[in-house]
Amino acid sequence: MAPLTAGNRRPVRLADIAKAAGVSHGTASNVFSRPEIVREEVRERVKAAAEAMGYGGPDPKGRLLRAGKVNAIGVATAEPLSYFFDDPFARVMMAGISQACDATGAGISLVSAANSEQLAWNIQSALVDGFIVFCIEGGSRLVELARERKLPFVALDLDSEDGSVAAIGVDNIAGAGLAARHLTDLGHRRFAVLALPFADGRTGLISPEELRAAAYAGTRDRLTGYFRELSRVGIDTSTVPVYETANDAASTKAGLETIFASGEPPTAILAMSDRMALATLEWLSARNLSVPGDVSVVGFDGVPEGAVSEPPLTTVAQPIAEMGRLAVKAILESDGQVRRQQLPVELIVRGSSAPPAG
Amino acid sequence: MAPLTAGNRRPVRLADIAKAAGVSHGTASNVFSRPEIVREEVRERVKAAAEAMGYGGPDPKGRLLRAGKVNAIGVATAEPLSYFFDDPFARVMMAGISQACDATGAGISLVSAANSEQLAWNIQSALVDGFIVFCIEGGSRLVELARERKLPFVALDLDSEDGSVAAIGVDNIAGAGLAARHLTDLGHRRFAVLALPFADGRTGLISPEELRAAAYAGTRDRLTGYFRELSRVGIDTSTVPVYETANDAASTKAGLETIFASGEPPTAILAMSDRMALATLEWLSARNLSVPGDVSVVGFDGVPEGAVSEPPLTTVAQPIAEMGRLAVKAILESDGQVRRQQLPVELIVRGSSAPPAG
DNA sequence: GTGCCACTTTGGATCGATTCAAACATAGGT
DNA sequence: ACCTATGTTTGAATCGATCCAAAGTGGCAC
Repeated sequence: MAPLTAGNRRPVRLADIAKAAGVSHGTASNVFSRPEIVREEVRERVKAAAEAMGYGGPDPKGRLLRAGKVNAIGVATAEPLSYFFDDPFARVMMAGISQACDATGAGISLVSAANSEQLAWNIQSALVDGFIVFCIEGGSRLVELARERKLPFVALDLDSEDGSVAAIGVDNIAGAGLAARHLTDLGHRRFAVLALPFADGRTGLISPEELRAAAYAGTRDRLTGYFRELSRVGIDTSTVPVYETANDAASTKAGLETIFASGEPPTAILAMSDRMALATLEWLSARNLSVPGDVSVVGFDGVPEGAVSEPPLTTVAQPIAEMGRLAVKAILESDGQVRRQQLPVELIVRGSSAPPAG
Repeated sequence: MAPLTAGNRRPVRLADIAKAAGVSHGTASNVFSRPEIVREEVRERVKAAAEAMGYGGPDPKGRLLRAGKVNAIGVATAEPLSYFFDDPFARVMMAGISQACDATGAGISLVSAANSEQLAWNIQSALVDGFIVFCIEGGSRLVELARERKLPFVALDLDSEDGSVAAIGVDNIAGAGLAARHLTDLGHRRFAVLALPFADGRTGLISPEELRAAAYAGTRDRLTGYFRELSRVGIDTSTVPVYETANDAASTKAGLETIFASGEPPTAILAMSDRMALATLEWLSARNLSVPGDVSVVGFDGVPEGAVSEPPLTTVAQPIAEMGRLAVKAILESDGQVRRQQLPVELIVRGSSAPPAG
């Protein structure tokens, strides 16, 4: 007498409705997916049965299997989920992605995880039609995981030169060159560089040989861009301190302590991200060093916060939202081709850069 | 001779691997889901076959149907998707949701849509274990849609008194009371109220009868809270202008134009959201009215932006992130019970409020 | 040689829908 | 009465996996 008690909560299936209404499951299905081809009387009868039995409409789980398409794209990172809502760069990127998804009616699934084992599982079991992979730290593993799903995917801001993965990025060498050139044109000759990670999990001053061994092509390219311009005006780049941070305020400030502790301080700081540049403004202000009076600072990224900082930040702007939009397009219109797109960057001169005092 | 050509891209299924490796599909399945129970030699053979045939692991679409659980929760709103990344309130809420999801390993699916037909479809077909519904504009329709899915769901900040839906909110009457009491205690007697929508799609000054007919309980409750405190000090609340906005900068500024155009301007403005309050600070500053010198402003919500505005905003803070965390908990631990939780609010006094000049 | 147990493997049933060719009905034309 | 055209309904096949009861395989003790 068990299965008839009130507590029996077996969910109602389409087949149950069909039986109750005395029609085949094929017809019942049509009532929901193509009501116009079902005779009105029957349609009403089926709908009534559904209503009476508390049927919530065809379960997408079932439909999905048949249809194949999820109609959602996954956005993956190795950071915690809150990264998507906290980080300025990510937010602008997500806004671009959102816009493209809205336009096509696709949903967004955020895929991420606290630990890396969970992450692997989450990527393997994500119900999506494709992945957009945010390559910050640990990008290569993420890319590997995404590739194994054999779904269309595109890497954003990929720090690798692996030509076999689709990627959307910017011309880092040219962008960094713009920043450095701007400062040398202003007359600066004493520089320091705040670098993004060259490889996973280390920070500190970097030596030339470590530099050449850099795992992350993006970081290396930006440095190359900087150094190329500095060399043009005769600066010995081996004397320019390059401090590798974890792209957060704490390690940036540690880097600044190091840089300003020794010898003649720089008159200009090249930061490979706006995040570091903004942390630098804070640190300098706390040390009563004026920007751009004592020190000029140039960032990289072009996040909205840079426009309202004190002073506003001179930076190399990436077309972040556009990159997001293109990524969605690449996934949805994927034809199996691997494409690598490189977008232009733009130097935005604001208040954080000026000729050196001396 | 069609199906044998090279272009034939029928995806590889687990069954294909099984056949290729000469084992049953049951065993092939075990190789991926419980490798430890399969003899090593067989396991390797199957894995090799998978590798050779380009099999990307068991398709979650298939697994899903059997398992029933998606391991993702849907967050729905009637706004465009970018709302999640732009709006300060939403972002803090999403940060709370993210945190709770990270802790349990659940994913987040953003459900939304440009037009309302698409929205209905998206909710009906979202692959999620439950919904968190953001009730801003059009909340009731959203709730209805979510309810029809017969999945656990909880409404956040619900503007309705429908006791049959689970909801997490704050004590709007008490919170608004705190704001008004703060200002009356400072000595203010001339007020204006910037209200959230009372019903869908209208803005403008509101009359007492419209007020009573308000569809949105949250808005009504906040106004009730304001008026109760104003009455306590003998203010005739029917003389207090109440301007209904769409909770954006444009309609807020329109409201301020109206309010300041007629008769004696208020010395204090009660805004039902920080968004309106911040827009008000901007508008007043553009009009060369000083805050809190000429006008005091008190917001509602407690978004981070309020702490760094000029001047910093006095406001009634909701435990936004905590609400998000609780919502996730409510979904994941759903036992079919409908629970309504009301969280406490807190008055945060900052620089935008002071005694009136006169 | 037989019995028992542990370890593997098998194959059918199941999850919840959609699809489509074929069967069926009804009405109109000749 | 027969045929055709049109409009509905049926039911088997399919989507891609997991689960599980039952069967198979060895090894070891008696």
